[in-house]
Amino acid sequence: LLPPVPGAHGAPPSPQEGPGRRRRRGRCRARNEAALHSLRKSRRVKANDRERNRMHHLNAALDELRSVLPSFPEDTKLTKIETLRFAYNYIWALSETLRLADQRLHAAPRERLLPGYLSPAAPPSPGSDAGSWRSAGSSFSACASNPSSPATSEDYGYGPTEPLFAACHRLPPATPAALGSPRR
DNA sequence: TAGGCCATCTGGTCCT
DNA sequence: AGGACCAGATGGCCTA
Repeated sequence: LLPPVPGAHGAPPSPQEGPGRRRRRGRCRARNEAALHSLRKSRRVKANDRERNRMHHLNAALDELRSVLPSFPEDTKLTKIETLRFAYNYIWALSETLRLADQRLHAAPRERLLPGYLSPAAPPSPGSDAGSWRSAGSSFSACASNPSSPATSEDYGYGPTEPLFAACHRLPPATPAALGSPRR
């Protein structure tokens, strides 16, 4: 809250003060109120400027996040909420992939390591897939949206060797709580 | 035209 | 005291 400017709301003139004094006091008050108004205004303008800047930084960070997520067709851009949810799911899928790979490595040393497993060719390219991701019920919606009932691996027919982006389907949906609850 | 997304403004609260 | 952060309000733009 803006602090009161001293003298802006002065006490009414005492009975001892003459009419001349009263006029001077009135002019003084008007000047103070004008000063208060311009002070408030300049503070507001500065605060707006900072807020705009802050949001620009936030958006820049969001763009950076978009840039490290699997790419999409040039003309499509994830919304803010989609970006957050997709990032959440993508991280989950990555760690799940690592976990599965680790499991495999320890369970069956050589022969069960599929050729090309985890190679760039293994996971379906998000870019190539992305065209269909926007369509209803597509894998994209499963990743970036917040479905009330998340799809299961069975729904999509992926086995235990599912690649990264397929794994994204099985994800527990990103919830507001998972994305961080408000301070207040 | 309704609904979604976004940028900006604004006032309140918290923190340094 | 001033800056950072936050959420609500508002208006513009776009799309189905």
